[in-house]
Amino acid sequence: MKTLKYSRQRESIKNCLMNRTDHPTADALYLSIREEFPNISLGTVYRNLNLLVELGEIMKFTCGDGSEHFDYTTDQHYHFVCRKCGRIIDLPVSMVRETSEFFTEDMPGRVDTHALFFYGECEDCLETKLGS
Amino acid sequence: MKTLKYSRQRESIKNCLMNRTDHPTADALYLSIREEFPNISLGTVYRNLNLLVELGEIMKFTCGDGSEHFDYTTDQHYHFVCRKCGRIIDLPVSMVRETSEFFTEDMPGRVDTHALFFYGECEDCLETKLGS
DNA sequence: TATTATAATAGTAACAATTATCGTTATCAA
DNA sequence: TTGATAACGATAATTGTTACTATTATAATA
Repeated sequence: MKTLKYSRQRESIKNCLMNRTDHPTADALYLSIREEFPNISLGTVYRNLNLLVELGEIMKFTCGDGSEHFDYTTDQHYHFVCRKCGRIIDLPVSMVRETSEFFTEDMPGRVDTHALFFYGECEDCLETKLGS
Repeated sequence: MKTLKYSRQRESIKNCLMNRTDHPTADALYLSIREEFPNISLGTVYRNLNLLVELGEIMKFTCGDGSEHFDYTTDQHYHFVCRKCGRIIDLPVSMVRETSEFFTEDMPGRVDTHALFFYGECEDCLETKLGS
């Protein structure tokens, strides 16, 4: 078995993700962390992010923009994706509880999890349009 | 303006996708079509698939396995994804109607579409496990 | 039917996101 | 402290996808 060893880099990656409300890609996180560790490797960021996902400490998902996004919140929740600015906004966890029973319909198998994405235009983008 | 011109390859791609119940990737489709057009280019498959998406004749989506899947059915519907065999199964369109009103909650913007994926193990995989 | 404009092709190069490799460094238990 | 090995940084390799280019196919027109 392989025992986990501490690393400053992993600690930093975890903290960095925790302090962000957006849902950064590995590359976006890499740019942030380089301020603290100027010569951290992008591979290290990927390696640790995937390790943290395996450990269940963080989550990853794709919303169709061609890259994986990482989320510190592991409680199941849904996402609102703005097609204009690309922002990804967390939706309240309560929505999941309300819907989980709703989908206990006949499924072609055993359902373990589900993911729900709403796509549209966020309030900020809608306001900006009015102002112009 | 650019006017569309007929191409046997596009016709074949469209037909091939129509006759499949799975949700092939560009590469999977490429392998099928090569039986009819042995020297079709993978780029041609991608180009035409994206063109057909723009025309609204087909749809594309990603379910988190790192590649885009294409779907001939453009009516909105949900998908069941088997984490074991990778199969993607269409769920009845009726589910969308049932849920559409349900999700008219307060959202952080205007919602245009939504996508719902169920992840688990399909009936075939569950049965196989019993047999062994 | 021959001509002509241009959409679409095959083949290949380029690209972006991610993973693997490998020699070196850091962690931690004995 | 030493020794085993997890983790690192740097870089190469892989994968999925798009862009480029010379050639071919399509369809409108003369």
